[in-house]
Amino acid sequence: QYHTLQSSPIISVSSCHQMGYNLQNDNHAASGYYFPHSLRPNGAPALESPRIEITAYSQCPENEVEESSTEDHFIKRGVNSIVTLTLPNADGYRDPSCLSPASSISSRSCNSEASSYESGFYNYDNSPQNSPWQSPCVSPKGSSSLLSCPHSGGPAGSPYHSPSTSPQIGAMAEEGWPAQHRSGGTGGGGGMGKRKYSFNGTSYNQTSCSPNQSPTPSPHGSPRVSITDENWLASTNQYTNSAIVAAINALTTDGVVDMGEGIPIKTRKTMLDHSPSMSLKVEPGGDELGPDGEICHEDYPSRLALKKENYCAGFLDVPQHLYSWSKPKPYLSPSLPALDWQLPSCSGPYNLQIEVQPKSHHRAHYETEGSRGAVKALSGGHPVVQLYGYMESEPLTLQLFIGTADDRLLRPHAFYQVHRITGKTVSTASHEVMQSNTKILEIPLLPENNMRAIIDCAGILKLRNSDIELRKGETDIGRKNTRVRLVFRVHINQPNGRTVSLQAASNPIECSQRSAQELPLVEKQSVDSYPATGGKMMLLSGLNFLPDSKVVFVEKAQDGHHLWETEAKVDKDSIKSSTLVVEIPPYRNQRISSPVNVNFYVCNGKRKRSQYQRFTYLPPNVPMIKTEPSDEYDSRGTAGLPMHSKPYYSQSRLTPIMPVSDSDACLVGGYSPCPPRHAAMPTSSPSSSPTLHDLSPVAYSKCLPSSPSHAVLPGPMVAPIQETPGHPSLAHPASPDHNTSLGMLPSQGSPNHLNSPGPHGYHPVYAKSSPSSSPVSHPSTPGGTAESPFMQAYSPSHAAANSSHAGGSSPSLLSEDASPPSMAITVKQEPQELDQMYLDDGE
DNA sequence: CTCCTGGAACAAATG
DNA sequence: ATCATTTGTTCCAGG
Repeated sequence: QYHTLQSSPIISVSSCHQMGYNLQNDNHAASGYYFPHSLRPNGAPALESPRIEITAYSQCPENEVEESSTEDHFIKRGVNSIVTLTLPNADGYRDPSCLSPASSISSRSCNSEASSYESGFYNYDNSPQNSPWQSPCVSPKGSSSLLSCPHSGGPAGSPYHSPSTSPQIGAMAEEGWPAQHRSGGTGGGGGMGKRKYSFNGTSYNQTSCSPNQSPTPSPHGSPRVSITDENWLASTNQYTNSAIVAAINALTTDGVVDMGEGIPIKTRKTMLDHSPSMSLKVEPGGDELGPDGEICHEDYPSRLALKKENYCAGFLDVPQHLYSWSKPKPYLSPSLPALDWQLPSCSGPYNLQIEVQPKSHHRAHYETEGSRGAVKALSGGHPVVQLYGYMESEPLTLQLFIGTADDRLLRPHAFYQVHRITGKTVSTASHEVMQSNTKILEIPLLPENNMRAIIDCAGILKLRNSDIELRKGETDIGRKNTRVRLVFRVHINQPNGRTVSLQAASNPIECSQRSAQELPLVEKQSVDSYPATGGKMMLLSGLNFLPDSKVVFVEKAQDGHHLWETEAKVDKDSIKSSTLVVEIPPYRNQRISSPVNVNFYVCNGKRKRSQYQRFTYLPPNVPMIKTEPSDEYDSRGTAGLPMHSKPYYSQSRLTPIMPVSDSDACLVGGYSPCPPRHAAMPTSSPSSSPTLHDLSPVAYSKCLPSSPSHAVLPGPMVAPIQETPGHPSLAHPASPDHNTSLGMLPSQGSPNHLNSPGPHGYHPVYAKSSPSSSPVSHPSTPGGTAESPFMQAYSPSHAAANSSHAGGSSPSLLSEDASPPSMAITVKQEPQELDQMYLDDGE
C-alpha cells in the first residue's frame, strides 16, 4: 500500500486520490483532501467537550426506531459514541494544527464513512496516527477499510496516541464543535425551549435519543433534543469544520484538516451505516447495486463493517446478505472524498452530466407530513443524470444527496435530506446510506442504460431548523436557507487502482412552500450582455412575476457596497406570471473599456426579490464576444424568445466547482471535451486529474497561474448561484468556514475568476472578496464574475477561493490578470489541461 | 386506505 | 416595548 501511496502520490496527488485512497495515494491525496477537512481542525476550537456527547448517542440508536434516517443517525452515533470515548484527548482537537499530516491523513481516510469504523478503531487509533495506519487507510481495499476506520478512528485515536495529532479531529471535533457553537452561541436552551417540537411525535424518537445522548454539556437537554443534534453534530462539524479548518489552515496548513473532518464524518457515517442496514429495503437498487458491487461496496462495506462491529451485527447483516453490496469491500467508502469536498464533474474521459435539471421549486416535506413526492423536472418528468465516457461493463453507483445552494462552497445541506421515494410510479431503484449526518441515495448506473439514470426516486425532507441549529458544531441557520441542489457523485475505480470521483450539482431548488409561491424567479434571460448604452429589451422568463414587479440593476463593489443601482423600465403591459420584458438600462459609465459584470433582480416587494441574475455591459465598440450566445439573442431582439438559461445551468455546473464551468464545455462529448476543461481544475496541479480534488494549496497556486489563460471559459457563465439581493440571510455568522472549507475549491474558484471577463485587476478584489467580513452582503455579487468582486460572492467557488487558502492561490489567480480584457472568452486551454488530464487518466 | 398535494392556520422570529 | 411582517411548521382536506 505504501508503495502505492508513495509512488502515486505525486502524480495522483492532486487528483483522484480520494477515490484512490483505496488505491494508494493516500498520503498525498489524503493530505490534499484533508486539507479541506483539516478545516475540521476547527474542531480544535470546539473540541473540548465533544466526546462526552458521543457517548450518549450510542444509547440512542437502539431506542430509536424511527425511520431510516433518524435511526441511522442514532445508530451511528452510538458508534460514534464509542469512538468518541476513545478519544479522550480533548487536547487533540485544539491542536489540529499539530496533527499535521498524519492526523490529517488518517482522518480522511476515515472521513467518509470511516466513522463507523472508528468505533472499532480504537485499536487502530493507538497506532501512531500517521504512519501505517493511515496509509492503510488510504489503501483502497479491504483491510484497509478497517484500517481506514482506524484512521478515522485514528484521527480520533491519534489524539490519544499523540496529542499532537490532534486530536484530531475526530472525536473532538464533533462534539466539541457543536457544543461550543450551539450551546454557547445560540444557546441550545433557547432553541429547545422555544419549541414545542419536542412534543411532536416525530421528535419523540429523536428527542428521546438525543436528550439522552446529548449529554452535551449544554442543558439542551431540553426535550427537543434536537434529536439529530447528535447526528447532526457530527455533520455539523464538517461544516463548521470547514470554517475551522480555514482558521486552522491559517494557523497551519498541515494535514490537520483532515483530522477534524474525518472524524466527524466517520461518526456520521457510522450512523448512516446503521441506517442503511435498516433500510435494507434497498431492494431493487440493491440488486442492481449488488452487481455493481464496486461502488456500492464502498458504501456498503463501510456500513457493513460498522454494523458488524457495532451492534448492527444482527440486523444489518440481514440486509447485507441480501444484497451483494454488503460485501466485503467496505473500505472503499472510507476512501471516498468527504461530502463537502468539491469535485469536478468531468475528468479525463469521464463526464458526469445532469441531462435534465430538476424544477426550480420543490416543496420539501417535514417529518410530520407524508412524503411530498419526488423532485420533478420542468418537463413533468424527472431529473436525468448520465455519466459519459465510461466504457466499462461494470455498473456503477450514482450517489445523490442534498447540497447547499448558497454562495458558499457546495456542501451537504444541514436542513434538508434526500428522501427515498418508492412505489409503483418509481422506476429507479435506490438505496439509502448515511454518511455523516447526510443521507445519500445510491442509484445504480448501468451500462445497459448507457450509464444514465432517471431520478424519480428522490424526494426532499425538511428538518426543523430548531433541531438542526442545536446541533453541536452547526453554524448555519435555517431561516431563509431554503434553497438546495441535488448533488450527484460517481466513483469510478480505475485499473491503476485509483478512483476517480466526479460530482455534478443541479440548479438551485427552492424548497420552501412560501418562497416558492411568493418569490419571483428568473429562469432565463434573453440577453446576457449588451453594450453600455443599453436600450435593448430583454425578456425574462421565470415564475411569480407580478404586474408591479420591478427589475433592478445593481453593481456592487467587492466590499459589497453598491456602486450603482437603477430600476429598469418594465413593460407592464406584457407582464405575465412567467414572463417579463424589461429594457436594459444604460450603464452608469458609457466609456467602459472592458466588459462590466453587474447583476439585476426582479422585485415583487420589499423582501420578495429574485436571486441576482448576471448581466454584462460591453464596451460600446467592442463587438460581443463569442462567449455568449447573447449575440444571437441580441440580434433577435428581446421579443425573440431565445432565452438564456445560463444562470441556472451554469450554476449547476458551477457547483461542481470550478470544474463546472469547464464541464460545460465538456458536457456532451464527454471525453475530449472534458480534458480541456479539466484544465481549469487540473490546472491546479499538474497532477491533474480534476477528479481529484486537489486540495493542497500548492496545487492551487499552481493552477491558478496557469488558469489565467483558461480563465476564459464560461466564467461568466458560471453564473454563480443566484443570490438574493437583499438577503444576507444565508450568510451565517459562522460561515467563515465556508471559505476555509474550500481549500479544495480554490481551484474551482480560480477558474471562475479567470473565466470572468473581468477586465482588470480584479485580483485585488478577490482577495478582498473573501470578505468574509460581510458574509451576507457578498452574496449579492452574483454577477460579478468578471469583474468584480461579485464573483466572489456568487459562486461558492469564489467564496472558497477568496476565503481561505484559496486566498493564497487565488491571489495568483487574480494576478493572472488573465482576465484581462473582458473578452477573454474561453479559449481553449486545453494543452495544459489536457496534459494534466491525460496524466491523470493515464495513470 | 394511503399517498400526494395544495392551501392555510398557527405561532415563533424579525424588522 | 409594541406592532406589523415574515417565515417556519403543522394541519386539513380533496384528488
